[in-house]
Amino acid sequence: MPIQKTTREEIIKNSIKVFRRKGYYRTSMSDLAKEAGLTKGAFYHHFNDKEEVMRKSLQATINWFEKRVFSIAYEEGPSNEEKIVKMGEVIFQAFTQGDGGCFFANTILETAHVEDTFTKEIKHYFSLWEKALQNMLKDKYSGSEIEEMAERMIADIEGSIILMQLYKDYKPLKKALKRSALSILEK
Amino acid sequence: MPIQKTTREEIIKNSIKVFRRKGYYRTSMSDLAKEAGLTKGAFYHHFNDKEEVMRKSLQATINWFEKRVFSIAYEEGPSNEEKIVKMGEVIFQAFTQGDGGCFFANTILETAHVEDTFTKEIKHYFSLWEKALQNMLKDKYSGSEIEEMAERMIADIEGSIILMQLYKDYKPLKKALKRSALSILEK
DNA sequence: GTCTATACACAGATAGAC
DNA sequence: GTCTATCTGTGTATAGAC
Repeated sequence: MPIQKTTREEIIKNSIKVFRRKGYYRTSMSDLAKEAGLTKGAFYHHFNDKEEVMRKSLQATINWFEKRVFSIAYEEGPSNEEKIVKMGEVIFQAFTQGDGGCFFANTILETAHVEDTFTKEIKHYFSLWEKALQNMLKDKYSGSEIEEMAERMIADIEGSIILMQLYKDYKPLKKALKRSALSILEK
Repeated sequence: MPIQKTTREEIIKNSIKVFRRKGYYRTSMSDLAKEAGLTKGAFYHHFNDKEEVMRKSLQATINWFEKRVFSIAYEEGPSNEEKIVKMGEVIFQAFTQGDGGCFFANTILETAHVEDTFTKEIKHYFSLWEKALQNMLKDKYSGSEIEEMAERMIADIEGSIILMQLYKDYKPLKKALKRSALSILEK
């Protein structure tokens, strides 16, 4: 079997960069091919269509978040306070690197009212995030409180990411993460 | 002078509907023409290009928010508590009617990393909103507090609008507006 | 597995008749 | 002011040589 010069994983990694920055509809197959160092013809050898590239890109990003971010909530050893601060730091890195904001928020706003193509993946992402936050809140708060708090944290952070991109300034996100951490630390 | 069958204002009103639902790049000039009941050729008689239609659409929406929403903050008579509740109700109507979420958030996420074409208008919108909120907070809170609170309210509401569109459910927005109202009512 | 060439649809925008 | 017709570019996707 001959050597595979360009792997699907490499292509996806590059595609995520482009999709995050330009969005789904604005990104062309030529853009993705160029970023992968391939021609369009070669690119189509690896994927059937644009939708497939996007879906794999979303799934790969979800996997990354599970491994690198949400897993923090389930670590044994650190206290919940330490874990929520640590997760905040990693989230800050994730949403500021490569300057495209939140891949999932961008995608749902772009596609929700045109087609439901990626809704399932995006819902999955947010439910994982929610559960991770709830897990760190469950010792200090009651059942009805933790749901409201987790949803508020996510909304606050996602809204701040919008403001961050509008003003090209990380401060709004920094402040939102601080608010999230404080709301558990101060009790 | 002959009668103008289709006014620019009518066209803009219809264009806003389409842009909110489909986004800027996904909306074609044919879409806009059809919604206005015109052919593409006739449509171009009224506007030079797509960018101009979008800019006028954003500006018209800002004017609408100034008159119908943000003005509530400066009414004389009602208390700040009453005003923030009233503004919340109007905001709920504004962001749920026509089912496209927040026109400005959608647009900045779509365009911010491709071109800065509409940044000025969108910044203007958010600064008007911020000032309106700050005006209702200034009697109860100190200078440094009101800035943080207003930003948090906006972030929380905008993030909730994302969740609202993801789950096709108004509850997240309803809850965010309740949180905003409570944060001033409870002091 | 990668390339060039190409098919076909639709985008933004313009010209000119009525 | 609106129409039809058209120009030009680019989009997604495929065919077939190497």
